[in-house]
Amino acid sequence: MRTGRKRSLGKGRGGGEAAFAELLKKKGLKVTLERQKIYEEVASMNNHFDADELFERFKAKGLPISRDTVYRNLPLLLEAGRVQKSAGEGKREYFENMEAGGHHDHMICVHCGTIVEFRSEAFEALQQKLCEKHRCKLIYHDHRLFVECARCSNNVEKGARRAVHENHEAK
Amino acid sequence: MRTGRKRSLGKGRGGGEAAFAELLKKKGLKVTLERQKIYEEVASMNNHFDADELFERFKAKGLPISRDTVYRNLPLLLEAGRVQKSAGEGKREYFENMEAGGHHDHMICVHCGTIVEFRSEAFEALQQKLCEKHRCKLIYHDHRLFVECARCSNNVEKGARRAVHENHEAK
DNA sequence: TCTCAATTAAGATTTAATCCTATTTATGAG
DNA sequence: CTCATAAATAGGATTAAATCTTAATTGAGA
Repeated sequence: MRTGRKRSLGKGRGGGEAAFAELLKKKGLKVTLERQKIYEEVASMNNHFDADELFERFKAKGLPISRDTVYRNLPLLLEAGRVQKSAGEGKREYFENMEAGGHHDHMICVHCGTIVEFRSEAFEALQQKLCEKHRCKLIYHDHRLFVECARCSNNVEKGARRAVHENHEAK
Repeated sequence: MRTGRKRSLGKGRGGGEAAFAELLKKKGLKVTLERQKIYEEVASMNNHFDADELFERFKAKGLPISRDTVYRNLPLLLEAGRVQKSAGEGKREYFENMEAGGHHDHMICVHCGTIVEFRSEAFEALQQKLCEKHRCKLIYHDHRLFVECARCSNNVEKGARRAVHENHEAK
């Protein structure tokens, strides 16, 4: 790398940076400039994204961060609680910034593919409790409710024939 | 097909068969012998499985059911509540028979890949409530807690270095 | 200062899942 | 029972996500 930017991980005021720096330290991993950039880019994301999108962003910015590096490091961000897995359209793994809009889960209509985000403290609390009971530490979770939304429910009742899971085919 | 086996869907005493038959009818889909066989095979499964495994089973039995057919029809079983998505080792989609051992969800250790099944009425009830609130009908869900299990937690504390998400690479 | 973890480029590989074409089968409505 | 057509088949091609390979370079951190 050629930029002379100073290191910032571990000095940040937000909890996120510290958590990531701690994780790297605990694992004996190096704080590379690439990891910092990935961290920063993710922190600036407001929408769902996938690994490839992230890679493309760096490319667009002229930052020489390879696809491999993005793929290699995203799991670290998951583990640090910096991102969560998320619902998306294709078969890719989707992620989202935990700090933008806070944590939430998803309801997906199996017919039309509509995605509704929801947030439930009750679920969060239950999960924590369950993990404690099993003496595990919750890192992140993936919770998706596949539903038939009210609109589609109507259509099906009316006898409308539609392709099976047409959303699965949609790009 | 050459077997002259009589149709059985829709006449079964269990709730599962009826639900599947109803779904097919509602969608205007035919009750084919292949769909029956897939239904039956899934009903006999006690462990997690993926689409390809199911296909291999038919091949082993000498039933000429193609991979495509399995892939095409599994979503119907999901929709009918006959199977649920499940946690597995690779990146495949895993399923499991809802009636064998009842419904459950999973905790997966991000380090060693250990999978622990759990069952929680509280989660089930909350999900139902949430769906009602959104006027949706819950078809199935996918709920996975990614954790650091007690054993791995110890190892990490002790400073042991391990590959990042080594389970992701394991076959 | 120096070692080695981590990165890069660029292309190859793997593998899940889906699609294609032409043909055959058999469901379910009439 | 007849028949149109939905759904299946084989089996090979394709797509696309994710990972790996190799050889060379870089730079974090002791």
